[in-house]
Amino acid sequence: MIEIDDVDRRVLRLLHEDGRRTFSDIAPQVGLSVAAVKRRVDRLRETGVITGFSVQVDHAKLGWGIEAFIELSYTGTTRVNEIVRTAYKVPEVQAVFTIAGAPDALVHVRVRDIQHLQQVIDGLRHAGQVTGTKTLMVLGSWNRAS
Amino acid sequence: MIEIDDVDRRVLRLLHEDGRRTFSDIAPQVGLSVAAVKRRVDRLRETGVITGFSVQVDHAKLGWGIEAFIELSYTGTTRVNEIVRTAYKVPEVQAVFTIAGAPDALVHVRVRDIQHLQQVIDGLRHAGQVTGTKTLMVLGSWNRAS
DNA sequence: AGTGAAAGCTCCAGCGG
DNA sequence: CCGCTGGAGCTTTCACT
Repeated sequence: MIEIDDVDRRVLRLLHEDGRRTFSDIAPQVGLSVAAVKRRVDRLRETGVITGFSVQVDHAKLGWGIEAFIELSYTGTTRVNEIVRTAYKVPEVQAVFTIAGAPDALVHVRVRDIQHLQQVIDGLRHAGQVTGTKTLMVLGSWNRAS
Repeated sequence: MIEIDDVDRRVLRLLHEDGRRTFSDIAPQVGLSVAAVKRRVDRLRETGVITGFSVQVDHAKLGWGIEAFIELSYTGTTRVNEIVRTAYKVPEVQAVFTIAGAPDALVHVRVRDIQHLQQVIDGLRHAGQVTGTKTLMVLGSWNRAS
């Protein structure tokens, strides 16, 4: 576990709000020089605390309006690796979470419409040793990231 | 729904890989000038396709090693607004998804340890008109964003 | 750890096609 | 819609505390 101080936390919070904030914007807000802020961000990247920067996209605006979580159950002999590999190769799958207990995995998918969702579910069922699925259709979402 | 072209898609993909890429880095890769790339990104922000930029943090490295999804069921009269409001004020909650059918909501939480998870679950149960919870402990996760 | 300054790069607004 | 251009602003590195 990596220890960070309050200044690091403030830098992370500012970059969380806007990942493109400039060092010269951050510096006065944390009471350091521009160079010091850059060194801290560089160090946070080196130690793996910061894994990257990304753009946040509103997929609904692009016509991918349906979001769902699918719980997947597999046969007892299926390996975790196999679960992730098969689920992940379905392109509509945004994220895969392996779970302790039942179900065995939870996958987050984004699709254009209900028919498309049906196809994705079918795809998942046939991809691996899936014994059952349960789909949770998302009506609305709230994320601290945005 | 907003229509975007292939160049926009390439710009979005590049920014998805690295949200701090400079326009001058992107420009040659999409065959446009720096100014043209900037105008496209500005437009994508104005139209709401790009909702923001953010840093990606490895919370496990900071000691928040446990991730879980908690399914929440509420009394029949509970409003969606109320569900989101009560769940969201628990600070360990990263995201809230309201769901069609059962359960009523799925919340994504991040905690330091099992004891902390227990506290968060208790907090959620007492926050609103919760009639039941089911916790899915995350063993591993794979996300297309990173 | 921190600062400050210089060189080079990036951004951005205006203009014209 | 695009590209070009110049001034402003940002990043990066270096020497030094």
